Amino acid sequence: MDRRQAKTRKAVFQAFAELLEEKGYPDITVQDIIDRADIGRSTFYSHFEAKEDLLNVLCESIFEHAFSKHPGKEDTHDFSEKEGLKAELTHALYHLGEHRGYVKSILSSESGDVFMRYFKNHLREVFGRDSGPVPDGIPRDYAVEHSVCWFAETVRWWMDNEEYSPEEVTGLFWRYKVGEAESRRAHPGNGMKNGMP
Amino acid sequence: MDRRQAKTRKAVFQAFAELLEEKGYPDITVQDIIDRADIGRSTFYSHFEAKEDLLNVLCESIFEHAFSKHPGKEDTHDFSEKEGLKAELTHALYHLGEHRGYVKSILSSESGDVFMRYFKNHLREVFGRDSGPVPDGIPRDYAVEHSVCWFAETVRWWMDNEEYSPEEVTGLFWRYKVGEAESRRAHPGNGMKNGMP
DNA sequence: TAAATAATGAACACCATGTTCAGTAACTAA
DNA sequence: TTAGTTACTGAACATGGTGTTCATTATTTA
Repeated sequence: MDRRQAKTRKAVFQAFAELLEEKGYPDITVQDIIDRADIGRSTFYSHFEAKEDLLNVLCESIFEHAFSKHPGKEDTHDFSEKEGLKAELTHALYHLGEHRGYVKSILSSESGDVFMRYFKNHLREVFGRDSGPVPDGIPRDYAVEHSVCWFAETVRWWMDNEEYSPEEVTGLFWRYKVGEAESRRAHPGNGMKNGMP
Repeated sequence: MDRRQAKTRKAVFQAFAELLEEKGYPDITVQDIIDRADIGRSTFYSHFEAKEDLLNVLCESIFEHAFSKHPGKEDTHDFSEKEGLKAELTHALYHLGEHRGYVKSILSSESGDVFMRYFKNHLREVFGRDSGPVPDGIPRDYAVEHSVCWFAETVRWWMDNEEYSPEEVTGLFWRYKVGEAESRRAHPGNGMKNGMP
């Protein structure tokens, strides 16, 4: 990629992230972005179709990283499949936590919808692979949707509760995961890796 | 209230509902609304601050009705508290089902955020009153948030799955309600009033 | 019937959007 | 080093929705 293009893109994302920490997404104008990034108006439009496009690209890149296959992830088979799933979720939380500054802002307006949509799409892939227990007679995809939505909502909650670590949040979520509530009775002690405070 | 005002408001809401069935909320302009409602531009702005205001008022009125105290609701004490709660939820679903046409549309864009916020606010009041079982050591308000979010998401799902009745949806939701999963084991048969297909 | 209240609609200023284009700067490959 | 390509610039412009103003007309109320 041309060095000039990369420079421009980087400047735009940097400006966008900064602006998100200062005001809500709907209040940010294209003018704000190009002023902050110090680029020409036409340059912005040669890179992005519009402000919404920029948001989409940002969200996609966040989750691409958060759910990236990192070395050794697939090899977590000294643990059970369940532990591998929990590790994957915790890994994602670490990434999201790094961007708390502007993620909080994105979540607190219309743009939250966009963010959550991307988030849930990735989570559906993750939980779709999970072959853990599902209560008697309940469709698996309905159970998956429950895990997806509730994990996403848990993260939304976490963004305003910085005192919890990623491990703690995954542990708390896990206790609400459908199927786990019942199996926990049969195998006590399996529910959480780290106790909640 | 002045008959003229009432007439204008009604025309605006009617036009808004119709337009929502035709296109997404972001694509609807104030011009669309006043053309359809056949009122003057300044008239619209004397009733509503902006398009967003109209959406807020519409959402509030929907849930005011859906969660209204209707006669005999408080007297459901021939059933348990649990049955009263389920009846309240089912009642709300009947109301929401009546407006499926435009509710579906509201939910499928930015405006869904607004709708869900109002919905969850009302649900927090409802589930906050619920004193049912909560798993060992989990904060009650966290459990409440789970019921709130998952019921709201279930409705979102229901909007695209017309084949289920309100009773069936409440029953399905109930099986995922935290606390219920465990108590169901102790008291089998209490989980659902109507079996799912 | 008079006073108060509401609706009208054209006209207006405003502002963000997205496009165009001629000119300049930076890369690339021969 | 040079020629050719690609990217950035920034001013200018057309567009379109927004929200306000105000003199006029219609309706309600007392």
